[in-house]
Amino acid sequence: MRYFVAVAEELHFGRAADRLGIAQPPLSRTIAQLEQRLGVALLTRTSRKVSLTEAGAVLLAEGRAILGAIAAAERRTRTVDRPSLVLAAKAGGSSELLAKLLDAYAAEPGAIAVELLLCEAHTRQPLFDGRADVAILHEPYDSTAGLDAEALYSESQYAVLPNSHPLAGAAQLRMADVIDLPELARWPEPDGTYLPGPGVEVHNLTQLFQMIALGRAVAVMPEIVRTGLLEGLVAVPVVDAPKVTTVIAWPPHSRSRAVADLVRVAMGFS
Amino acid sequence: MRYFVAVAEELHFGRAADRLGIAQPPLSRTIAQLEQRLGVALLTRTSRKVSLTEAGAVLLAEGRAILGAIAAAERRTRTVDRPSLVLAAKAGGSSELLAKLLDAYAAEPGAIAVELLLCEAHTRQPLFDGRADVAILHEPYDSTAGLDAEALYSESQYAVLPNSHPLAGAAQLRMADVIDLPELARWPEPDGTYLPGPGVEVHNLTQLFQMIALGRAVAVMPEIVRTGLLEGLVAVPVVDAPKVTTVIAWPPHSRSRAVADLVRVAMGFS
DNA sequence: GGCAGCGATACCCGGTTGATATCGATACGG
DNA sequence: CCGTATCGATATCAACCGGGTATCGCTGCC
Repeated sequence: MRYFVAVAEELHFGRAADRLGIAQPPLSRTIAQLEQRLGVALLTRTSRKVSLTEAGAVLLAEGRAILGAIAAAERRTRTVDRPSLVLAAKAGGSSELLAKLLDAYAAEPGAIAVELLLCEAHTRQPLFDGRADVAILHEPYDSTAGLDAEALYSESQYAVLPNSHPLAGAAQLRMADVIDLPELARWPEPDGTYLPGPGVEVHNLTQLFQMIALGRAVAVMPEIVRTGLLEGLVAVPVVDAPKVTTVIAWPPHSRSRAVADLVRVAMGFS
Repeated sequence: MRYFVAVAEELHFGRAADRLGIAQPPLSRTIAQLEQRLGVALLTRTSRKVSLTEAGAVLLAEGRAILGAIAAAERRTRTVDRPSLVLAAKAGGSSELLAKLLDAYAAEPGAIAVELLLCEAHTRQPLFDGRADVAILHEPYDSTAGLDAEALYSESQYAVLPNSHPLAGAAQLRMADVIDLPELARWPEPDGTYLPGPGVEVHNLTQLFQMIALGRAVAVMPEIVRTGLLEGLVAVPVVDAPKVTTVIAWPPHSRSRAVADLVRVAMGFS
C-alpha cells in the first residue's frame, strides 16, 4: 500500500522508488501484482507518462486512510503507558480560547500535561496519523469527516484589505463583491498543493498579512483576526459569508479519559 | 495485524491460530515480534491464561479499524467499474421510509441500481468493511463516529409489553419505570457479544416480539413498531426516553456520485 | 505426583521481496 | 529522419521472512 500511494502521488515509478528507498523494478512488479490481485487497472502507463485510473484514484484515497490509520495505531499503542495529550491547533489562531481552555483543563482533577502541536494549517492530518489526540479546527475550512467533533462557537467573517483598496471604505460587503477579486489569496489544500488561480499562494497568517499590507492580496477570514490587525489593514464585514464554526475534534475510537475531559471542559465554554 | 486481532479476540493462541488457518508457533513468534517492534507489551500470558494489557486494548480497537479500512479499500476499488450502490438497513425497520427513499432515488436522473443489505443490527459495520456504501442507522443506538451523516427525522420511544404485564394499562411511562425491569431484552454489542444482565438475549425483531408475547421480555423501541404490532402486545409511550433519530450515513471519503444523490434525495424528506 | 493444556523455543524449508542488468517504446533534438 | 535519452517492463539471482513440525517448560487439576 505504501508503494502504491507513493507511485500514485509521484506518478513516476523512478521517483517513487527513490522515495521508498528501493529500486524501480521491484516496485513495478509489486504494483502489477496488486492490480492483478484486485483485478482492476490502477494506473495507465505509457512509456512517457503515468496517470491514475478511476479505480486508482479511489485506492489512493483509501490507501492514505489506511496508512494514516496504521501510523496512528502505532503511535497510540506505543504511548499508552506514558500518558500525554497532544492538542493540534492553528498557529496564529485565537490564542485566547486556547489559553482559557488549557487553564480550565489544567484545573481539572486528574489533568495531565498537554502538549501543543501548532500547525500552519490543516489540523486534521495529525489526528489521522496519530501525532495529535485532539484538534481545534474550523468549519467549513476544515471538514470533520471521519472525526467526532463538538462545536464550540461560531463567528462571522470579514474581508481583510489594505486600506488603500477600493473596497476598504465600505461599511459592509457581500461575497459577490470579493469572490472574484484577482488578489484573493490561495491557501494550500490538505496535500500541500495549491489549486490553480490568480491570487498569491500563502501558507501562514504572517505571510498573508504582509502580502495584504503590500497590496498584493486580500482575504476573507473569521472575526478573530480583527484583534491585533496590522497598521494599514482594515477588516470589513462580509454579511453573507458562511459563519466559521470553531470545533474541537478527536478520532472516533479515542479511549483516552484525558481527551474526554478536555472536550467536556471546552464545551463548558459554549 | 490480522494475527494480533485474532489473538486479542480469542485470548487463546491455539484457537486464534486455528481461526487464521496457520500453526500456533509462528503466531506466537509474530506477536512477540510485534511487541518488540512497538516496544510495548500487548498481552500478559501465563501458561493458563492470556489477557490484554492497556496497550493491547488500544491496538485491538485501532487494529479493527485498520482491517476494516483495508477490506473496504479492496471492495471499493474492485467495484469502481461496475457502479452499484449498496444500502445497509435494519431488517424489520421502517420499510415505509426505505420504499419512499428507493422510489424517489430511482426517479433521479442518473440513478443506478440500489442493492439492499438487510442487517439484523449494527448497520455500521458494513460501511467500515466496504460491504455497503450508505446506511440507515438510528442514534443513539448506533453511533455515527467515523462517518459522515445527515439526520432524517426523530421519533419518540414506546415500551412494548405483553398486555398481561402490570404496566400495560398505563397511559404513559417514564424511563425509571422500565429501566430496571428484569425482563428488559438485551441486544448484541457491535462485536456480537452480549453484556451481562438478567433479560433474554435477542437478535432480531421477530424473535423479540415472540419473546414479549410469551411474557419473557419487554423492550423500549421507536414509535414505528406500533404499526403492525402483534396481537397481545401493547405499546405505551415512555415520555422521557431519548428521541431516536434516523440518520443516513456514509464513509467520509466516499467519492461516489450515487451516494451523494441518494443522500440529497433522503434529505428532501425531512 | 502424574497428566493435560498451552505458550515458547529450535530448526528446517520454500516463496516472496529486493538488487542488478537489460530490453523495448516514445518523445525530442539535430 | 534518425540517434539519443528517458522511463517502465522483464529476466535472473540472492537473501530473508513467514510458515510448518517437533519438542520443551510451565501451571493447574484430578
